[in-house]
This record gives sequence, structure tokens and C-alpha cells, in this order.
Amino acid sequence: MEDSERPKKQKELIEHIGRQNEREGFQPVPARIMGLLMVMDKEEYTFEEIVEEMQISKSSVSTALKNLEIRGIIEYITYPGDRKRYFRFVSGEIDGIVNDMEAKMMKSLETIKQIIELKKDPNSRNAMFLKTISAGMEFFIQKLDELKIEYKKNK
Amino acid sequence: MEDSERPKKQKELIEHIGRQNEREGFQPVPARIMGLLMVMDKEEYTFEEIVEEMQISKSSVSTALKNLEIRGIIEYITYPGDRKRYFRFVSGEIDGIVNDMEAKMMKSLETIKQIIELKKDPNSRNAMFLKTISAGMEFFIQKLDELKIEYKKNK
DNA sequence: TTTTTAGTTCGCAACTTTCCGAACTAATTT
DNA sequence: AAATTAGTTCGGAAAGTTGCGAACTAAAAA
Repeated sequence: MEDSERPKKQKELIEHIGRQNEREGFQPVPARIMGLLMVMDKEEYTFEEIVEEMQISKSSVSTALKNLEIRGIIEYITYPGDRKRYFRFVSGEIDGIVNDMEAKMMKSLETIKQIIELKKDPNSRNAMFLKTISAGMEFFIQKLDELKIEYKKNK
Repeated sequence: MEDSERPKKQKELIEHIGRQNEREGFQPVPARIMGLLMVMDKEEYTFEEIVEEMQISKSSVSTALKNLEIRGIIEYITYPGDRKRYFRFVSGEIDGIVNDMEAKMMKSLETIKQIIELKKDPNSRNAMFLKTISAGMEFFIQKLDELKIEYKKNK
């Protein structure tokens, strides 16, 4: 890869990541800032640099950075004698990703159990089918826990 | 549970499921219709019954049902001598849920690999950290495949 | 053939989201 | 003390989304 085409491709990838993150519920601006901090060779950006690089207003950047920080997706560091904050992506662990998946599944499972509980006929089509799904989810959740332990050991 | 309070609780659960589905990217009306078809004791609804039960306009119900059907979330059946379509929830399998999870993970993995490929310095902080995540994802995706087979066998 | 049933399609009003500029604050420099 | 830096907060304009009613269609019934 030639150095000249790298930045252009990186910008395209940021846009792609932006749209992907939007599908996960992020707003357009935070979604793209996440991309910026992951993709570019420069891995620490100041507030002002983000404003210039992304051509987004200071107010939008301010709001976006606060949100991303609260969510634990980005963090900032400061250097002695420099008032600026340097923002960077938080190096999450695979555990976190799997935990999120598991948490979502557990929430669905909770809801499914509530549906079953409220069914007048526990042998109705939906009740039967939801019971099967419920059992499957429990199986996978348990196995995911085991896998997390297995992965941690081997690493 | 007394029969008198069941419908009320079911309605509340539909609203809860509606909001949960909205977080998954569904629009309010389809999100709640999904809930209706899963929760209520009556498990097959005609177009008109949905309009009355949910107090939503015919046009909105029409659009919502079409979308849900295209996505494979609901289906309809007809009975001989009856022009109405009876809508019901599609009894998906746990496999489908796990596949969706896996597909999402694989998409993320693809993106992460692209980021790594575009990094000038393959030993940068983000490059290193993304490589770790990447390896972890590959591990979990493979194990999920194995688990799907294991589950199918035991069932 | 006309009417009714069972929906679909379209344009628009209402609502929500997103983003911006202007005005502000609080710390640091001049 | 005044000006600059590094942001934050707020109100509103612009854009996007949602859901409705009205007008439509196609099949069946009268």
C-alpha cells in the first residue's frame, strides 16, 4: 500500500464504520468520531483536531465526546504542561464484547419467560415454541460463560 | 394468575417488547405488532383485528405487516373459503438467533481486519489491540459453530 | 352490475432528531 | 487586568421519521 492512498482509504473506512455504528444505535457524529480514533495512524486527537479533521462544529464535537466518554468507548489523557485533552479509543477486551452479547441474550430470555408465564394455555403454539427458544438460550449463555474462562486460560 | 388481569399484563408486556424492539432498530408500529403476535393468547390475528386491537390506522398496519413479513418475522396463513389473511409469529429456531449474533460478529471482524490492514505502523497501540480483539473473535466464532452442532445433536 | 370486503399507495402534517451558531465559562497567557 | 485558549451550554433551524387520512385497487358477494 502506497502512503499516498492510505489516508483516502482510511477516510472511506471511517465512513463505513460510521454507518455500521449508526446501525448499533449511535448518532452520526459519535459514530464517525469512533471510527476516526480507531482507524487513523494518528491515534490521539485533541478536541480542536477532531473539529478540523471531521469538519464538525465545536458544539457537536463537545457533545459527542462527552457521550462517548460516559459510555466508556473513548477516554482522554493529558500531558504535563498541556491543557489540551488527547482523546483515544479505549482498548476494550473481547470479554466485553461477549458480555454485551450475553447481556442482550439474557434480556431477551427474561422477556420470553414473561411471555410464557402470561400464557393461558401453556401448550399453545407460541408457548411451545418460546419454551424451545428459552432452553436454547440458556444452553448458549452457559456455554459462553465456559468459553470465556477457556479463552482467558489459553491466552 | 386470574384471567381478568391477564390481558392487562399482556398489554403491558407488549409495550415493553415494543420498546425493546425499537432499540433493535424496528419502528414503533412493527415493534409493537411483533409483541402482539407473540404475547396474546389469541395467536393469529387478521389485518382488521390488529387495526382494532392496537388502534393504529389501516395504512400503518399495512406497511408494518409487509415489512415484518419481508424480514421473515411474521407470516400469514389463509383458511379455505375465507379471504382474510391470518398473521402469526414465525417460529424461529435458536440456530437463527445464534446465526444472527455470529453474522454481526463476523461483520465487525471484517471491519477490524480492514483497519489493521490500513495501519502504517502494525505495532501501534490500536493495531496491537485490534489484533487481540480479532483473535478473540475468531475463537468465539469457531466455538459458536461447534456449539450449534453440539446443541442440535442433544436435542 | 353494483356494492362490499380487504387491503395498498401516496402526500402531507406532526413529531423527533441532529447539528449548528452564539453566547457563555473557567483556566492560562500576555 | 485584558486577551487568548479550550472548551460547554442553550435555543432554534434544518433534516429525517412516523403515522395518518383520502383515494385507490382487486376480488368476492349481493
